[in-house]
Amino acid sequence: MATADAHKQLPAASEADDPRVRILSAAGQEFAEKGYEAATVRDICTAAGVNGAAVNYYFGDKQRLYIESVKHAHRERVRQVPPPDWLPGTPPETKLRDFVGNMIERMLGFDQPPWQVRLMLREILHPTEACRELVEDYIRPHFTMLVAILDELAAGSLSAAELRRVGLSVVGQCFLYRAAGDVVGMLIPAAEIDRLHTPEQLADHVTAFSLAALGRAAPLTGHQFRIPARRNSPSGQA
Amino acid sequence: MATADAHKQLPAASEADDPRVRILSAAGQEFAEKGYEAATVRDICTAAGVNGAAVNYYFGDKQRLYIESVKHAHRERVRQVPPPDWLPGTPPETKLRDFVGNMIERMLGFDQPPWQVRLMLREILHPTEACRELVEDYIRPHFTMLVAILDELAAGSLSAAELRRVGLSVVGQCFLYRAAGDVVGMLIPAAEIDRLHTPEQLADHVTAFSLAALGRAAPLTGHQFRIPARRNSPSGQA
DNA sequence: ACTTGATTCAAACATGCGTTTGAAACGGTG
DNA sequence: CACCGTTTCAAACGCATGTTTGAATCAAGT
Repeated sequence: MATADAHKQLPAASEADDPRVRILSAAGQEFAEKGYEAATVRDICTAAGVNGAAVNYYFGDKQRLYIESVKHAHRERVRQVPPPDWLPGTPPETKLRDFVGNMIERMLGFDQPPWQVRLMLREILHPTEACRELVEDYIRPHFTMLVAILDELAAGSLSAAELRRVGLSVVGQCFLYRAAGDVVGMLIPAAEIDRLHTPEQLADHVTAFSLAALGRAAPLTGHQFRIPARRNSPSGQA
Repeated sequence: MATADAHKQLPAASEADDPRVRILSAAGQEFAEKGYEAATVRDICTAAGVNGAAVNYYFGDKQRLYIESVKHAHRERVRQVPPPDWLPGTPPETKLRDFVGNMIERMLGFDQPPWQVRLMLREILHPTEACRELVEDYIRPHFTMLVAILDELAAGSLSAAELRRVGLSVVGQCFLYRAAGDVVGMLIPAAEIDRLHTPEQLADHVTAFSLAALGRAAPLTGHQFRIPARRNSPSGQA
């Protein structure tokens, strides 16, 4: 039996009530919220409004359903939030601000359902088979774009390795809010979160912090760093 | 039956071969590696060398065992890696470098078994009942210490809220390597990881980046930022 | 030696899981 | 309508899990 492989390539009927995508969507939400083991095929099927045997009919088993649902969420996400694009001549400072804003909006954006990002986050933290594909198709292009912006900002004064390291510093600042958002919420007073931790405020802060570190904006303190005297004054030797 | 509650407070026999702590240790490793659902009571018990009924005898059920194992790992970690302590008069730049180094060492340190941190990481990413306690006892003290150092560095020019935000920027840079280490390993060439992503190199980078952003060290590029002209000439006049 | 309570053990239990099955319903095509 | 491949369905299977049980073993106390 099992005449189940005919669908794989079909563009799908009306694309909306296709049981395949209904299952994929429901599976993504369940996996994102509960994790792979805790999410049950039964719950996914009832949420999708299909019979319990449908997932085996369409996907073979739970594991393949999981992988497909990760890819599905990832495709949807790319479609929903395209990376920014700039006119030639745009100053790199603007590009960095846009890029960071776009990344934070994609990570924390409240307007779109968060389960897709949560699902991808699970892959990032505890990689499975679907992870490498996710990195190559989704993460690496963004990261290369960021490194290019930083290269513009550094004007050739940083090596490729250093640029990547700086890139990770930028990403890390944003990533913390997504991955450890609950803990951040415990550390920071609630009123302060509402006021200062909106996507825009966060993007401004991360951009300002990073630009200052690169010497392309004023330091956050306002006080400029003074190059210490060569082994003379008591203030600076590390 | 169930005379199981007498132990809770006892300082435990020889502290080493006490079945309670053997179970706690084995449970911590299993939970850290496989997650709550995927880890089985049977595996934990065989790993601990006790009978399968022991966990119910000592802890009641799986969930309470999990909570206790998180607390246990957290206590052990605090005992193993004490936060740094400085003589009065230590410059805040040194303090920041020590703090960051300590944090990275605690997160990535290869000398000590990593499963305790992995377990705490799971709590941070997907908080359960044990999380609040973890934050209050373990994370908040460290964060307050960091904010105090940053306050010294800023010399009063940043508000408490801004200091916290900067603190999150510092933590985020380190956190990325722990939480998304596998993805970082896919983005960065392996040779570069060996050379530049050691705990020391990372601590140096994060410290330099953050100090520069605060104006307490030279920008990474070497080029100092020039305060832009007030809507006048295209190249700055201070 | 006997008792008592705490601990260990092998075996079983109940449940929920992923998966399979075989038949029923559907939708075109001759 | 009869045919046939595709899809849906209710029910069941086999299995691994968390948990319970009741007897066996141990360690003192008297």
